[in-house]
Amino acid sequence: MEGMRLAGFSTALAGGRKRRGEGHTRRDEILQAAKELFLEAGYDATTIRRIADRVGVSAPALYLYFHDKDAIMLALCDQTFGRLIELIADLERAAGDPLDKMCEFGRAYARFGLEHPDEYRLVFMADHVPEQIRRTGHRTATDDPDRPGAKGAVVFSRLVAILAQAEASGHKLAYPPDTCAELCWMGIHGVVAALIHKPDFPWTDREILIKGMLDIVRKGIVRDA
Amino acid sequence: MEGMRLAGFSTALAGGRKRRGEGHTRRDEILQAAKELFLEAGYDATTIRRIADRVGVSAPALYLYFHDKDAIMLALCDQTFGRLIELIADLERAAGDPLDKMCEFGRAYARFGLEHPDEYRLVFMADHVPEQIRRTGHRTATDDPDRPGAKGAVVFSRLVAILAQAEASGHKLAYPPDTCAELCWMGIHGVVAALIHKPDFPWTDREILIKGMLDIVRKGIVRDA
DNA sequence: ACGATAACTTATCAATGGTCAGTTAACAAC
DNA sequence: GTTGTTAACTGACCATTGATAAGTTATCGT
Repeated sequence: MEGMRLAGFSTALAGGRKRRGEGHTRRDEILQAAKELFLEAGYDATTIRRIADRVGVSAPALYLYFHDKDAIMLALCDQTFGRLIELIADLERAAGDPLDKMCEFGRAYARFGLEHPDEYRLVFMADHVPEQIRRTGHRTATDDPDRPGAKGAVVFSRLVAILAQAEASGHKLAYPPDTCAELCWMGIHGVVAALIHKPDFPWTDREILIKGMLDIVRKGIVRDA
Repeated sequence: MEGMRLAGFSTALAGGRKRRGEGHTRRDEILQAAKELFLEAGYDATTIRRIADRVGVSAPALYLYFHDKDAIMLALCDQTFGRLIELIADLERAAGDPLDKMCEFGRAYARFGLEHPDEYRLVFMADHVPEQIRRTGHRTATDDPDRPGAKGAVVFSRLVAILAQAEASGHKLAYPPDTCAELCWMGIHGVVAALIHKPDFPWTDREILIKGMLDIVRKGIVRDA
């Protein structure tokens, strides 16, 4: 009936019903719309209906492509953190002292987190943690780096690798590489989390805090002579 | 005395309408019920209706005593963090090297956070931050330490005081006391937040991480000779 | 032309936080 | 006692949320 589209009007922002086999493009549109809303208005304001409206489709249509709302947000975060992983991969390939690399890692990580506070929040600070993330230990997640929600785990595993490298290259560490990586990550995460959680507090300059934390960690994890 | 009415039933839980001027006891009952539910089932499962049910009162009745759900949770957190403040106050009065006190502080803080993960989450990690907390800078909050949501701020201000004491007592710090306090807090917060956020991850032993972080911070914030 | 089915919609669900217009009961004043 | 005031409380209701059920439409291979 409405197949004629009323004299050429498109029935939706993105051109109406998809052709057979083109469903994945709708999926991408949903992710795009969700991302926009998410960045514009945050998690709470990004409702199923608002996403659907922006895509130009009914709300239940989203459930054809995602199991639930968390799955959408998870896919979004994976997209974002995929970029961080690329960033870090470059960094890892570079030559240089592993402890220097650790600091580079921390700097890149912190800046990335602060540039994507909403996604960072969802993955590393969220109150309402999607089931898939909550149960996913970092280590086990590396089994399948493409599983939704596992990207954060991959990031951490790279840090462990760098610390292992540090020990292998002759640095005397005060703790096992795993523990060093955990302490390093926790430190820099503390900085990022605090800055994101209380953006209006008169913190010391961000760069100073990041550098300060990394200096502290670096000094702290090497064993004294 | 006041409770002795009719057949001597206590006016406490499910005991019917409060007498005039006794509304505050209902308020306490609401907080108690909310706390139980909160610890049993977490934030999301603690709905207005469930709290009301447990108290034995209708849902709108809660709004006689609290402006909204956040206000209930905020009052709960304040209760909990009030105990932490007492703990720290004791510690602060004790004699000893300020940097030792800083470590004591960190240990007490971390243990407390891990013992009250739900409240900690709500105050320091929550995705959905009550307006009152979000706008409350730590420093300004000390103006009125009894304002709802300000207890977390008081805790931090104690740490700043300890670091100031450290500098005053002759320690050469690598950064201003404020910055040192921020780094110390961020470090220990990173540990607590990580352990709470991903409880199933095979982290290094908690005590080792806490001690490790504090050692790192201590070593890191003093200026090298 | 026909049948299978991917793509999509309308109607609806139960639960949520929150508001409103009352109702009931405690108490003081007469 | 009777009455007026008002603190304490309730039932009905609202908009919004994530999610489901069941039906409809359009595309495509045959």
